[in-house]
Amino acid sequence: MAKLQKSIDKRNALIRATIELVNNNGFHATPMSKIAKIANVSPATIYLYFENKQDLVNQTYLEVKNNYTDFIFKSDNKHTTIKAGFEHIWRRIVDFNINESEYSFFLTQCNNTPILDEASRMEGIKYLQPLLDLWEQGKKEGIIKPISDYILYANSINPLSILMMAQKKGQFQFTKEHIEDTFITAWDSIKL
Amino acid sequence: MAKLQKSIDKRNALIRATIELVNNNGFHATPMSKIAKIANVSPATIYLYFENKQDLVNQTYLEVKNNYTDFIFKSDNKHTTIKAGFEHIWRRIVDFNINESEYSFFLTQCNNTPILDEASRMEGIKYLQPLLDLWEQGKKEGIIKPISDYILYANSINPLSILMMAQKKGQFQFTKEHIEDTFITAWDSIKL
DNA sequence: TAAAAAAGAATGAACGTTCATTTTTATATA
DNA sequence: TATATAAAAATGAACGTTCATTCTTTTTTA
Repeated sequence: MAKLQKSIDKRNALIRATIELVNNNGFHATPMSKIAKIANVSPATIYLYFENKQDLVNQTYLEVKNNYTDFIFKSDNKHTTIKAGFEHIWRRIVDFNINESEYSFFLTQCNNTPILDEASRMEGIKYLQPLLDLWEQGKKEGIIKPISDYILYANSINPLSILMMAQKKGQFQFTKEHIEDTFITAWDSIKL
Repeated sequence: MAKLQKSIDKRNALIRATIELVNNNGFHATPMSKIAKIANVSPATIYLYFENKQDLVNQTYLEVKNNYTDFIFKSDNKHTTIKAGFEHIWRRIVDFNINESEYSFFLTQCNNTPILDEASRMEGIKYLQPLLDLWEQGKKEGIIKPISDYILYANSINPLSILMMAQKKGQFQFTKEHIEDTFITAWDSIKL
């Protein structure tokens, strides 16, 4: 008997196609037929890999989100100071935004529109736990402002998404110098 | 002969319905039939007021954006210091976000998704000209960091949208105290 | 050679928009 | 003031298209 052995390549192609099309047109303006065409697959084949369109976008989101957290946190992160620890994570996020911009746009879109199942959207900013732990310690040491993590996040991390968005629209160019300016700004905002 | 005198009330009802539905479901998941129903109007009637669905959302955007800039800038703004001037505008933006949250969600969604004609989306952050002028002066006086306006905006103004979003999702509660914390954070990020 | 994988065509629902018709309105006339 | 009427405003139904999903058949694989 032949074993069920669906090609991982095809699944990846479908996920890549989904990201590309949703980034450029949005979820609801992206037909399954187009995703199939870009992935070089018949529309019917999508349903061998995913339950339906919602499942496809949910799984795409989870995969991209995992790539994101892996990239940001799975690197050597033994910091000597709170500031150095923050800077390390912050620069990893910058790298991800720049080198994997397709992924980061997709995440931004998922976070800013009602395209996801609430179940698929992890709650709040908990997925940034290592960063939250660092802030916790920084607050104890009197180095980080003793305020809500959401405010710290909104002021030091989220601006990167906005600037990437402005760059995509051609309004802003994220140069080396701008990155340095943005880091100083981010750190000034959260440090005591 | 009867004069063309279409009811402004109906147009307003359609715009209000559009905002409500697009906020909760997104542009492409909002059918004209539903907009019509909520506005207590026949689907066909929409086409007496707007060319098509795209025109409806474009005009809604322009109207909301005008409300926004009027609200923020059309109040007495004779400041004695750069900081006071910034704080005044910043708090007007907070007020708008809180008191007109339907409007501000709609703007956020328009800015973060490809639902608008590029022609309708005013370029960049130019609509914030009075704020940009204030920053310009602040840079000259050595009070504001001499860096890109986009970075200043992303770090001091945009965080408000994120925090409103988190509040809408029920993750975060924007209390009086949080507003004060956020202002300090915003000012620390842009001041020299 | 038999099951799995893939495909293209078919299906039914939903949508944006238009059409044919009715209702409302404003004015002109008696 | 009451009535007539013609244009404007509004409507519900209909149209043509698009889409997600399923069905039936063919191709691939082990």
